[in-house]
Amino acid sequence: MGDWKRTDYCGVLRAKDIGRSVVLMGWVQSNRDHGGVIFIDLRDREGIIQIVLNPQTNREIHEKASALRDEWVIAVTGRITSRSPETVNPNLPTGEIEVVADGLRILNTSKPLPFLIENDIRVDELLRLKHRYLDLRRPHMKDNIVTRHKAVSATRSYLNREGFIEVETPYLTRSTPEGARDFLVPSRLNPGEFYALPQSPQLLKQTLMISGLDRYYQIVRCFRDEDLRADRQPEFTQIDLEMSYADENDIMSVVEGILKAIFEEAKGVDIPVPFKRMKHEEAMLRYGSDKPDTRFGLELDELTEIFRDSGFQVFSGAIKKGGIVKALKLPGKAGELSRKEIDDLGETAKSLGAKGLAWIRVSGDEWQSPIIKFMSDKEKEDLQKRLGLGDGDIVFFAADTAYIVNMVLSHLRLELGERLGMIDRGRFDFLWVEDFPLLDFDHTEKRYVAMHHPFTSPKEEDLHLLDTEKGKVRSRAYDVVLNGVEIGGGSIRIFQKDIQEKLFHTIGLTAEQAREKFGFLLEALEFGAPPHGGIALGLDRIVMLITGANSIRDVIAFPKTQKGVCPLTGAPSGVEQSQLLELGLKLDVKEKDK
RNA sequence: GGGGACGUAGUUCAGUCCGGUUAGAACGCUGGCCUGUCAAGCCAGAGGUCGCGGGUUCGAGUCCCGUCGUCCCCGCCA
Repeated sequence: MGDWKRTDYCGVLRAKDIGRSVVLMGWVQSNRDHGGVIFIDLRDREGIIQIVLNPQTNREIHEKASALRDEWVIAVTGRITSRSPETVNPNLPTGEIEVVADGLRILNTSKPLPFLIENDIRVDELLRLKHRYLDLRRPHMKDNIVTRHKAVSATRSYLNREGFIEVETPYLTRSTPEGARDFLVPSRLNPGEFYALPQSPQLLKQTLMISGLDRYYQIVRCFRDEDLRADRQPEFTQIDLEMSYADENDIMSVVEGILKAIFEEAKGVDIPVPFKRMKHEEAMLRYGSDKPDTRFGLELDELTEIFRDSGFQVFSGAIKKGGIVKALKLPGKAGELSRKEIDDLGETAKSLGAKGLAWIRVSGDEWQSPIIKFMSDKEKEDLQKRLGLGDGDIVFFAADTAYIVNMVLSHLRLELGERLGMIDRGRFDFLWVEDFPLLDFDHTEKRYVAMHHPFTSPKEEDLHLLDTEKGKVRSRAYDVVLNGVEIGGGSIRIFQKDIQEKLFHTIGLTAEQAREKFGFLLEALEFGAPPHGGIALGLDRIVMLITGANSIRDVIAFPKTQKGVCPLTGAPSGVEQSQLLELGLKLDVKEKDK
């Protein structure tokens, strides 16, 4: 750079700057050499501006410029001038002006790139991740990272304003039972013992309430050693908060305030508050999902009672085994699905665990269906009454356990809503789902487990059911859902020691286990714990939805692949024998697992 | 652990169903020409371990088996 000092970002210069002398630094986005005049598009974080080099103006720098290649780093001095009307580029924010160069320095060169630095490239994601520094030069990716920054910044200002105190909690903490698999960190000073990276700061933020912080928040990394998905990374970021003396409404109103601030700051969109609320039971009934996408209709119909004693064994048999029958009707869409597409949907259903997918297509007055012959006239009549089938409708049926039926039909609903263009992409539909069951029966472990986590308070009016009908106890938990994506979940916590002990007992922890794993919490609850509650919001998912990204990988600077690998750094990797020795570790990895 | 899709020039793909001459295209790259382009244009050129290993065959990018990797989903994710 020598003695040159940058005066401006390329992308922010406008007609008001005409006449100014500037020093710009950035990457060569493109170099158009006409033999005479040369045009360079110079790019930095803020955008692109055109540099003009004329052989008559300055022979020496013109020659230097003709050697430039894409992504070389250069410094340019020159004067901002207006472009003549016919050469204005309306596609560039800086298109009314250009820089007539009078100085050029080459700061660095670049090899030819593995892919173009442009927005809509179609290139293998693995290649993008291997060269993430190049991928992040693409404006969309850079914008995603900036949007994330704005979301974090808006969150901090809002919560600071509301009297929340940001507190850091340890990343090296202890492994606890329940929940996800822990990432473990061996302790050199305590051979044979391990820290665990936190799945969330749950217990410590509750402890901070007992400390009297009253309102805590943290924008914090969390770690879960489970399989990855488009919206799940082994490390992810939560907006974590906890409030003393708060009930559900207090938490919800703070969350609505945060999200309103984030959307205003990061997206320039004013979202209406308060959000709609729906009970868990209703969400499952109408959408087959505890995180329904409410941007479109296509609600499910419950048909169990109609087919309880049906001669159609596929339906009545499933019901006799305790299952249910539900339907998904697509009004007037029969013509948009070919027989092959219908069969393919059946295959999709099977891959999700269904035994099949029944359907009825209405053409005029006629019902076309492979199952219609098994139905009695009464059943057809009831079905018509319930579904109101008309010409051009098509309806899909699933009969199985409630779990399978809801999973299959909710997947199908999203798939078809998407495919048939029923989803308004510009819409942000927020929803609170509340009154979750407290407990869920785990068939593998043959015991009840906490649906949210074991510190979630039961509803007071359901407390008496804890001994008798565990599955019916509702909790004071709530999830916030945006466009069918769970972006946060929280609860009012248990703050009385005896109830907490009872909960541990209910999920099969002995008093001894409870004391060993959670002793510090149980003890703290005995020293004047205030009532409290909180929530954690998934920052990655929120930013994914704001930016319209298809996966949270696109809003994380350095994400991991589905196998948990970072293609840029090569993590995870083997370590030196000496490192293992220091930690008292010996590997026992089967050749096949390597 | 299971289901599905994909893997061929630097990149994105075609070719694979139905085996057969020298594996093509576009973009990118290199060189040349070109004084108002902005996806610059025109001419010429270079560029391939068809993911990897094995098998079938006179012959494999194409068929079979295995394996590795990437993506989506189920399980898992309090």
